[in-house]
Amino acid sequence: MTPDLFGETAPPGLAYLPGFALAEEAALIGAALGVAAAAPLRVMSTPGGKKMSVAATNCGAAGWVSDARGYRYERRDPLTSLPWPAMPGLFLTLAQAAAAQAGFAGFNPDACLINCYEPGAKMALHQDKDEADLTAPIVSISLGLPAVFLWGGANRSDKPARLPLHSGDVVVWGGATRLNFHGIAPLPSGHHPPLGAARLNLTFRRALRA
DNA sequence: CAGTCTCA
DNA sequence: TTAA
Repeated sequence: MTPDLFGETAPPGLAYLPGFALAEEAALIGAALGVAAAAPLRVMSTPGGKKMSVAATNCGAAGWVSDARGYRYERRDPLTSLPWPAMPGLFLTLAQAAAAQAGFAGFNPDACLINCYEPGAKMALHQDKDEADLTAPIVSISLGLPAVFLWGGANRSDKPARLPLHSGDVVVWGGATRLNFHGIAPLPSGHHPPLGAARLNLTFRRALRA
């Protein structure tokens, strides 16, 4: 456990970078909304047929998709059959800088999943394991309303730590904890000036073989 | 294939 | 909140 400047404690195996992206908050939100203008936010279904509580879209060479056929990465948006929008340069720059700061130099993400949470939306504990390259880390940037990040272990039964995430915070994990279970507790209601009553999460991954 | 969900 |  390493204490940080804001008094929060990063759980083992997780790099916690509070405020790392705060200076670029407005530009990141603008870029994310630009992606959503071309590849609309949509509610995906799990393979079991249940709707997720977040709305999602993607940018980059590959995008994460879930439907009755399963979880996978697709090079094109199933909604428009167009390639996903290009990853904004600012996204790539920040994701690489955060990864480097966390000890993962050379991170070259090709996928950015954008999840939009409205109050009540959540993400149950899960593993990110649909990527072809599990040697690359996961970089997650929070924007808008604060949320509680659930940081579990290698087994679903491991009790997760709870870490508050605010707009501009970045978390990074990889290596030995690359497949750790994680999630987001139900989003409390609130209002964030640039974004309104919502939280956006940008998750960067190397989805295709490096 | 699926627990990125829902309910006990 | 935790287990299943």
